[in-house]
Amino acid sequence: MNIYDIAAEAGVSISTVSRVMNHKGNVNPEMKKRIEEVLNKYDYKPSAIARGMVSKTMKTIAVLATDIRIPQFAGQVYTVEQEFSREGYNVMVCNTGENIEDCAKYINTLSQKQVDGIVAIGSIFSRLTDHPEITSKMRWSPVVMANGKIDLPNFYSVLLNEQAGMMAGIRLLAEKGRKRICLLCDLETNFGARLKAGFLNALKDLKIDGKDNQVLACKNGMEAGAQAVRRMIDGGCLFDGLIFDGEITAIGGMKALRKAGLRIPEDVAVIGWGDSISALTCQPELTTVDVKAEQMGTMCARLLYGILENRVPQGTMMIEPEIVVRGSTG
Amino acid sequence: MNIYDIAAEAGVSISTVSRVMNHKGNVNPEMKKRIEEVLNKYDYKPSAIARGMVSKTMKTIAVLATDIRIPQFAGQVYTVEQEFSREGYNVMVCNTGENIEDCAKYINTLSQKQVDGIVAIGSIFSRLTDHPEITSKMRWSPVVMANGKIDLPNFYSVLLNEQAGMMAGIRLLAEKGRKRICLLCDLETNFGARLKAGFLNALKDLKIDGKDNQVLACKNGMEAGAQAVRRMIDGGCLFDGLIFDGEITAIGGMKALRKAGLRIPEDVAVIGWGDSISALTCQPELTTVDVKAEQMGTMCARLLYGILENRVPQGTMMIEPEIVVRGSTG
DNA sequence: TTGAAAGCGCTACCAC
DNA sequence: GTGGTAGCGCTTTCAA
Repeated sequence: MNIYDIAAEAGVSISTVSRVMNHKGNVNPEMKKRIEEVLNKYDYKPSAIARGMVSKTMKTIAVLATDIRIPQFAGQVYTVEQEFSREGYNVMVCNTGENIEDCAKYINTLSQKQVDGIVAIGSIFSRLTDHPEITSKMRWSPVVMANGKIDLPNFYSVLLNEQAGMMAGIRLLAEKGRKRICLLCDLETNFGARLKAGFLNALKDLKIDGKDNQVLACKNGMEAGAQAVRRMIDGGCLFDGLIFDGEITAIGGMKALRKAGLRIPEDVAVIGWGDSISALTCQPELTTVDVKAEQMGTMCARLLYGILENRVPQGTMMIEPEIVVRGSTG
Repeated sequence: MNIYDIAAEAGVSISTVSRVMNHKGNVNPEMKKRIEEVLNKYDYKPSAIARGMVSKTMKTIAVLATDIRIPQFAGQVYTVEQEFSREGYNVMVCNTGENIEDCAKYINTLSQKQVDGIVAIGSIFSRLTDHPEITSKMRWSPVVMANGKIDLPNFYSVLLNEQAGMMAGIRLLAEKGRKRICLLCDLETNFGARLKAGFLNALKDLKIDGKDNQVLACKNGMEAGAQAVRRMIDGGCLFDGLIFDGEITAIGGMKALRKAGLRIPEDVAVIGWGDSISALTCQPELTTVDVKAEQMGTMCARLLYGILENRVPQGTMMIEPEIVVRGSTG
C-alpha cells in the first residue's frame, strides 16, 4: 500500500494526497475529507524512507556512549530519548566501548543513514580531538557533547562544573574537621584529569593543601577501589577524608576501610561522584557530588534539537553539580 | 556527492560503480581498481536511504523497554545492540514507559521507518495480547519478546524459567533450615504473577508449604521493600526467609529488618531476583537468583537475526536462572 | 484548487 | 563485462 493506492481509491492525484497528509497547501474541504477517510480506513502511514529520500532527514538522531550499562550513561541516554521522542524523532544507541577508534565504524553507518544529529556522552569523546580521521567523518551533522569538548564548528558542548563540585566536596569535609583529604580517581580519563585539577585548585583556595593531600591513581570498580585503599593503608598514608571519582569505586573503598577496622565516617569520611541508586544501597549511605546525569541529558537534547530547528545555540552550557550529604560524611 | 559523481570521475556508468561497491557481478579488474580509487579518494559512502528505498531494509532494528535506566533492561539492550552492530545493524531504543498504550506512538514511527525487527524487553509487553489495535500495527516485522509471550505468527519468545529459579531459591533456604518463607513481589506485573505461581509450586514440591508461607504484594523500590517488611513485622507475621522480586526492593527490606533489630542472615535469610551490581554494594551482600539479563539479550538478538536471515527459529527458548549464594543467606 | 511530472540516489534487470 | 533505464514512494514545482 502506497500513496498511489490511496490516491486511486480516493479518485484523486497523489499530489493532493500528499498535501492532505502534510497539511500543506489548500485542498478543497470535501476532497480533503474523502482522502482522510481512505487514509483512516487503511491506517495509512507514508514511508519515512521515501520521505527521507526527498527531505534528506529521517527524523533520527544517534547517541554515542561507551556503555549504557553504566547508570550515569543510561540516565543520560534515557532523557535524550524521551526529549526527542516527544518531537517525533527516534534515537539510535551506539555502545562504542572504551576504544575510541571503534567509533569510526558507527560513524560510518550513521552518516550513511544520515542521522540528523549526534549526542556523544562521556568525557572520553574529547579524545576525538586527536583523531581527525574520525572527526572529519562527522562533519555532516551537529554533534553535542555531554562532558566533552572539541573545537570544531559543528561540535557543541554541555559541561559539568567539576571545579565547583570539588570545591563543595572539600568544603564539606573541611567543615567536618577533615584536613588530610585524598582524591582517588582514574587519571587516564579526561574526567579524572579534570577532577585532579579541580581538587588541587580547591585545596589551594581553601588553604588546606598540605603534604597529606594526595591524588592517587585508581581505576573504576569495586575491587579497584578496595585495592587502592588497601595500598594507602599499607603504605602508611595518613587520611581522614576520601573522594572517589565514582560511587562503586567509593563503595569498594568503604569495604576495604571497614575491613581494616576504620569506621565511616568517624575515622574516615567518604565522598563519591555520581547520582545513582548505589549511593543508597550501601552502608552507610554514600555522600555524593551529584553529577546530574538526567539534567545533562535533557540539556544536550534541547541544545541539539534547537540546532536542528535552526535556532542559534547559546554557546557552551555548564551544569552545576550539587553535593548530597549522607551518612558517609557524618 | 553521489553515485553519479563517482561514475563521472571514474569515466564509467553508475551500474558499474554499484557493482563494485556491492561486490556483485563481474567487473574488469582494471576498471574495478580505477573505481575503487575514486571511492577511496572521497571516502564515499552510498546513501542508506536511497538503498533502503530499493531494498526495503535500512538495516535497523528497534528495542522496546519501559525504561533503560533499570539495570536489567540496560544490560539486555546493551547486548542486543552489540550483537546487531557486529552484523552492521543499528539499534533504536524506545523507552515506552509502563503505560502499554504509549507503545502505539513508537510502533507507528517504527513501521514508517520500516525497521527490520523489534525486540521487546520485559514481561509487561505480554499485555499487548489485550491490545489487538496495537499488535495489528506490528505485523510488518518479526518481534522477539524477552520474558514475554504473544500468540501471533510473527511473535517469538525467549523466556526465563522462573519455576526453576524459585525452586533453587527455596531449596537453598530450606537447606539453611528455613521453613517460614515469604515471597514479596509486585503482583500486578506478569513477572510477579509468574513468581507467585512458581513459589507456590516449589513449596508444594518440596513439601514445606504451611500457613507461614505467604505471598505479599510489594511494589518495586527501596522504600516499598522497607514498608512491606515493616508491615509484616507489625502484623506479627512469622518468617525466617524472604524472597523479593528485585534487588533494590530486597535491599530496602534488609534495611527495615536491621532497623527492627533482626539479624541477616541469622534471623532472616534474604534472596532477591536480579543480577546487577546492587547485590554487591549492600551489606551483607545479597544472594540472588541471577536472571541472566545479558544472556537473555544475546539470545533475543541471535533469534531475531536468524529470522531476518531467513533461518527457521527453533521454537520458544528458555533461559535457566542460576542462584548466586552470598552473605544474605549465610 | 488540482494534476502531471521531475527528481531524490540507489539497485536490478535487460540489452548489447 | 558494461551501460541504459525502470522503478522504489515520496515531495515539490510548474502548468492548467
